[in-house]
Amino acid sequence: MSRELRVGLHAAIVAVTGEQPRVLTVADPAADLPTALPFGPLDPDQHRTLELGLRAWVQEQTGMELPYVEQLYTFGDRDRASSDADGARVLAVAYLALVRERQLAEGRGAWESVYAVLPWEDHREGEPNVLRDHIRPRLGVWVREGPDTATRRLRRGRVDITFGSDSAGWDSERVLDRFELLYEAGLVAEAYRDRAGSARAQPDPGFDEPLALDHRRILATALGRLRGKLKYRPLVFELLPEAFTLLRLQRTVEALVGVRLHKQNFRRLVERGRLVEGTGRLESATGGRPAELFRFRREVLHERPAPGVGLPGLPPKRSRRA
Amino acid sequence: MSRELRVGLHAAIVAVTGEQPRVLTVADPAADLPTALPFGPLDPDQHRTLELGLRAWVQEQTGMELPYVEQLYTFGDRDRASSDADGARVLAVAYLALVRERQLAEGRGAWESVYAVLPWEDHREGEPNVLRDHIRPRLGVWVREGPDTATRRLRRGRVDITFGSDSAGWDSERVLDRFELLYEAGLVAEAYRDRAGSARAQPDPGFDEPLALDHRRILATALGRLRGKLKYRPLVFELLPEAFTLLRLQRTVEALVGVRLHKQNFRRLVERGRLVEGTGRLESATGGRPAELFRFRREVLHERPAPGVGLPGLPPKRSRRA
DNA sequence: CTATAAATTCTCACTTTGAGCATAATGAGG
DNA sequence: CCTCATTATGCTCAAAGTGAGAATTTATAG
Repeated sequence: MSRELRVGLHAAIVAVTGEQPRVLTVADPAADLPTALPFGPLDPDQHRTLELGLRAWVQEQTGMELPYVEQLYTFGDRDRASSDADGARVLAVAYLALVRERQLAEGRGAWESVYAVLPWEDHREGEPNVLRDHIRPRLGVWVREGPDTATRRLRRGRVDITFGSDSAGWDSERVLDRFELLYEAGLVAEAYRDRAGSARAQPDPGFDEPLALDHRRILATALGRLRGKLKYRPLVFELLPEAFTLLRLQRTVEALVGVRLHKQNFRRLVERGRLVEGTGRLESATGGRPAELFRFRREVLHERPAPGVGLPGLPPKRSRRA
Repeated sequence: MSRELRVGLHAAIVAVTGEQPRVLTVADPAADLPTALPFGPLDPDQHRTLELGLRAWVQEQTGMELPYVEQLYTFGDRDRASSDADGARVLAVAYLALVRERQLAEGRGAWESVYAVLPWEDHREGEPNVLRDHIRPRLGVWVREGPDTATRRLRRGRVDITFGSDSAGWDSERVLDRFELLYEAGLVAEAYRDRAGSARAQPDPGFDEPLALDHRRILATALGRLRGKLKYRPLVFELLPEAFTLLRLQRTVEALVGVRLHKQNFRRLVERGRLVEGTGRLESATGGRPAELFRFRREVLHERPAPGVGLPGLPPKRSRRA
């Protein structure tokens, strides 16, 4: 009587290599698109839990074990890449996984730069060009295109708050909001795919390299969650080797958050939070004075409820003065 | 060939009345248990999005509109109330909804006190008796029952971090961690239900009033998420009338967070954050000097990225001194 | 021996917290 | 009318935390 229902398990597996955040991609096992996140259907008989199902698919497709896994969100909009060719309704349960860079896949899967997929998110060298030259102007057009004054005002407000403006700065955590806004404004390839019926064959937005299915949305969700959680949970250490210099730690955080941080203050926060402890060893420096190697103090997990790294140099978040 | 797969949509609808957080319950439409959260199966044909499906079920079962809805988590453990009597595999997508107290249901549904269901979570009058007299002692037993030293040490650490100890204070956000720990330690009725095969008919833990299915777990997830999000998003105002006194605002936050706050500092935070603005009007006082009525400044949503209420009086979270 | 590159230490002014005292405005009881 | 209990609202102060950046140290490359 009713349409079939299926559930897909999707993994955004993130690592940081060479000061770049990366996500593991595979050749889409189902369709013919080149890049997709690892995923597969939940098997109601075999998979005892959703997470185990996910691990099984990732293992099969990439041979990788996942030390850290966290559920992100369940997507199920019917008109948003959530129904199969054969008409079944398909939900997507999305997960975030963190792995160390050395655990590379050997042939199955590839590390794709996160900022190649979401290029407007990397503000380490200032506002990226795509944002200034393409996205902001087109968002301006979208705002002015609003049918009436109220809509235009609303759109202006949304753009300002999600992409930042003079009054409101860039909020690194609003990754998903930004992607959804770009989707609505039709600045992202997925929008045209989903609107296939009506406005077919729109010009490619240009700054845009989507993944299969709704995987770019999943990646945006993952990056936003990760950026937020870094501030109050010691997640970075899942991405670093046993021993690391403080600069390496900082660069890794910066790569994820997409923003530069104040070096001395970052160090102060990390040390005062007792998140790390020095090993005696030194790193044979890249240039300059050798740096001490530190290790994560796992004990901190048992000492304080919410040990995080903290992001000192971030643009001022709260407006001063009333 | 394979087991049928279904998806349920479940709603933890929260309000605050009389300084008590409440959750909307209905007579379980499926089984015969008296209290359950509103829920129903996703209809792959009718429900265009998951959230719309949820709203449809809530509307049907309680007649209620939901101004604020947010997805919480998707549960799918096979052995955890996630398979039907007829052997189908059933996932549960859980949502949190916030409503104003005046929107009461008229016959369908009832407001159940959140702390009647999770009695160890209310610390407004100090540590609750259930916790001191029943739970802590039994957790101590559970720790000592560990088969080897390593396990015992691990268990001790988990208890300390989730329920607080001398070194680590009470972290109001760890609601789900606490429930899961109680489940594992067998201090909660759900544990016996799920272990039905082996350790049947265990003595009722006593301090314990479960809901249907895994709904207490969903409520724990909801409360934890709500407590966390209050700190950086102005969610409280979804629960308050248009105009309110600052004390009312504070009591509402306290009811949710389960902890008392410092009055003057709370006021300072709220005002400096420009979250509210005074209306000229005064409240005909309950006793004492009349209080000014305030309203939520919705504009703040367009001014700052992360406007929250902040919780001044909370127990010290971070350990000082290295 | 000198210049350069990082790593590490320290300062300093300013904000933000945590706590609590002081003052103001009402209604109730003498 | 005066006093008290009660709640609202203001204000102060010291302790901690933050944002910026100068100063010092220890390597490596000529």
